[in-house]
Amino acid sequence: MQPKIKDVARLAGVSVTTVSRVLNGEKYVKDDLKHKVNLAIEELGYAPSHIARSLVRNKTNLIGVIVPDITSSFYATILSSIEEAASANDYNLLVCNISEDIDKEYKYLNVFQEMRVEGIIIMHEKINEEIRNLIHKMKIPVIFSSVKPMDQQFVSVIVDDYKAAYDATTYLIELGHEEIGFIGGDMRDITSGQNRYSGYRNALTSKGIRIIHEHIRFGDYKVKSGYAQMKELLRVSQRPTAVFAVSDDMAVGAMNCIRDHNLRVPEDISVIGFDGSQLTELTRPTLTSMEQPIHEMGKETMRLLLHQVETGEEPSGDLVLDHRLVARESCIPRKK
Amino acid sequence: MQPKIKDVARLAGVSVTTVSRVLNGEKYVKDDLKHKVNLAIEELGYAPSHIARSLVRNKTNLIGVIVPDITSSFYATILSSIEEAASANDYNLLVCNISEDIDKEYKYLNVFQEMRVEGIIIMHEKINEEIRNLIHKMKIPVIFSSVKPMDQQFVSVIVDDYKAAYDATTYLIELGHEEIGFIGGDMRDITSGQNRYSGYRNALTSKGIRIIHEHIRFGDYKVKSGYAQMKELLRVSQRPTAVFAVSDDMAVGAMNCIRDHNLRVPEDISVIGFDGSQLTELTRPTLTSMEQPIHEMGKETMRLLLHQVETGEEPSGDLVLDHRLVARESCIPRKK
DNA sequence: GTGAAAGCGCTAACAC
DNA sequence: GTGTTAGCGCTTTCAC
Repeated sequence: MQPKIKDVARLAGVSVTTVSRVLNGEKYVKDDLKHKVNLAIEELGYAPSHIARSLVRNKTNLIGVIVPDITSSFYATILSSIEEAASANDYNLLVCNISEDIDKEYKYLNVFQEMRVEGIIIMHEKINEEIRNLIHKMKIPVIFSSVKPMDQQFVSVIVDDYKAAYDATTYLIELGHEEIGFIGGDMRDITSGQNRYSGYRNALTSKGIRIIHEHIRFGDYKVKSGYAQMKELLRVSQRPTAVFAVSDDMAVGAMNCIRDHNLRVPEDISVIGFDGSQLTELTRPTLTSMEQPIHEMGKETMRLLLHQVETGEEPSGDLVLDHRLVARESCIPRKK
Repeated sequence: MQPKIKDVARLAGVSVTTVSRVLNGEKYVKDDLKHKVNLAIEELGYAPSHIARSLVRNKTNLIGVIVPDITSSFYATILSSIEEAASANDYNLLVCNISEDIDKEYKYLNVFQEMRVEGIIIMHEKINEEIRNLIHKMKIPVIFSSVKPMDQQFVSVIVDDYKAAYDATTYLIELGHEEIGFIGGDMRDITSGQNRYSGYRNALTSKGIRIIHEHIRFGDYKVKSGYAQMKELLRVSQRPTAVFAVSDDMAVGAMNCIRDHNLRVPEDISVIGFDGSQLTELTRPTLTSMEQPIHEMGKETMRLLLHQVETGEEPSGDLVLDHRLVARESCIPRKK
């Protein structure tokens, strides 16, 4: 059993109030008493109970985070910068990795409420009716990071996914490509699904390029589905000379598929990804990608959330960060 | 402000005791009262305070986890299986990503103690004197996952790193290689530093192969250092025909370096990694690796920890899991 | 079956 | 400057 404040008080020969005062760095405690108390704390190895403190202060310093897949480099990186910002502000993170399991998310949101977390960060946008209602009912500040769900009331920290996809596609067009394959995300996702798809389409049509239905495929953002969808694209009679995948993971899958079919990236097919994750530098050729400011995204998410937690003011709207195309080796001009 | 048990009691027209009984699924509550209570709970959106419960039950259902680098695929994967096991047993995870910052670890261990976490999982072995003393003083069950620190009192879930490295090296020898480069870890680390190094050396000497000093390099397990160390190995007059890197990340760095110097893997140099992380399947050529049972490792760590938490029995010793060589494309027999 | 009240470990009035 | 005490939201004897 851990020592309590009472034990410290007894050993130091003072009241619990005095101990509490020392603990909380208040003045109005004589130096010699303060010294005695610290000695007692040291001797007992006492650490004040955060539980008891939370109860009386009505403050837990806990933030709940829901990650769709922690083994993905993109989410892991956001999470690490969220953790960094939390720690710097003396908040602690309760982490839930839902791995596509909606029930688990529901369960965890309940846990968050029971734990009285002061804020919640969610990194996916597959929010169903039930979850949406629960979130609203909980009345705990929530910020979405890297995604924007349907509900307009939710605040997000994102890039302009439409524009970013538009720019990525335009880059390929400017390299001379016209048959541009697209490996999209889940069309139930607004940001990563729909918006990126629209960006791709509009970039093509605005340059007067005809959209080829067979060049459009959809995956689940993971390496394997990038591979599988690329396989389909290679089957099309009019093979694309470039491919835009809406996640770096899928882009890597696509590159591997191309290579496994004895074609070369970028000589035969250029590939551009999306996210700017660590993977971009690991592959050979290195992967050209539409970079999201991942680190900043995590940091800003936490900043917005903590501001709301501590002031009660809701953010006035989404925070849209700048995307940036980072050209590497996987895209070259179309061969004449 | 969240509703309290008192509010529920008032609305349902019963005592708080009755509400508590319904909450905890006790019998001895008439059905109609139970119904009334549930209605009130629903109406108020009441969720019992985990804080208050923890205080009275003296049980937090919290596990603290210290990860050296959450953006590494290896740790992220262990973490995700730890999270899975925790969630299945109704425990929640407080996650700390220390990223080489020992002060942060010290701070977090204190937080864990204040939070009254019931158990701690640590995934690195750079435990200094101060941290070691703190851990012992805290009297909270601790299990090390994937590493074994100096202190014999600590319990670990690991593979036999010496044997695994021995086997990896032997595999290369059996493929006909004799000039085998080694990219090791931090020699202050027992398991991933020293043991793997010894395994490498002893495999060579037991086959009567002379150890070439210039073929031995040490990195920090990350991709970049694999790249940097490989660069040095390529400078050596007697260039190795195969390389064993003690992490998949470093192996990938080495492969990239080899390729960037216009040599081929595996035709010019074979590469074997260590960990069996997701990266092994992403690279081209795919990476032969000494696989640790990552998922099982996380699961077993949690099992051991929860057993200790719930019974008070300390594990009788380390749990050593089986390693397994997974041959992929990055290693071939030495050219004659 | 149900309720009153003590107490979990701490903080913060309030008194001295 | 220091101590006494009520109370944070819940569970759990112990009465009824």
